[in-house]
Amino acid sequence: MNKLEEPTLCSIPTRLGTFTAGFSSRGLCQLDFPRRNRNGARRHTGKSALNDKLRLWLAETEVALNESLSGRRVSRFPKLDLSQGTPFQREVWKVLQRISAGQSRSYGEIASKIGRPKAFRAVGQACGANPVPILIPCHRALAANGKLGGFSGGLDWKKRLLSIEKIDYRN
DNA sequence: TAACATTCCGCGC
DNA sequence: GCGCGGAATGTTA
Repeated sequence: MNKLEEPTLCSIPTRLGTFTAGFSSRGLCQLDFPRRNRNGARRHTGKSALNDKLRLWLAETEVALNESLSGRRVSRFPKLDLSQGTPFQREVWKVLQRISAGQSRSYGEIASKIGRPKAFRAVGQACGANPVPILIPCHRALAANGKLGGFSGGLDWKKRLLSIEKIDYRN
């Protein structure tokens, strides 16, 4: 895999806690859920220290994240940098982005949509590798029987995101 | 090569 | 119907 460009990390406060967004020179490349444990040797950059490009992306990310966390359709996405993903993963993420708020798909349906109906298991892996959760709505991917499947940010977050959008699932 | 955020089928309750 | 166990399966590091 390629050498990583160190992202610029920014805090984004929301009604569900403070998220951390990471920006490369190409766009938003990372979004982290609020952590109980403080910084952890991370550097956080204030708005004033950012160049125009990053300031715009940060503002767009803030708006998009808050829209999504309120169950609304995202009106405008920031530029995303998904260059770290494999071609397969990017295909999966593209399909995920087409699932609108309040809807869900099974891992198998997503696999079929990219022309690899038997790769349903790899789709799960790709969802777990999604660097920009919520904006790329990996929480809208459920198991075929209506159960939750997994979530890299923790199943509690998945349940919370699903209930915000009134998406049904089975325990 | 060994994980996996799966799915499907067959069984027993 | 539900919960198991087991097999098949594609992608990744």
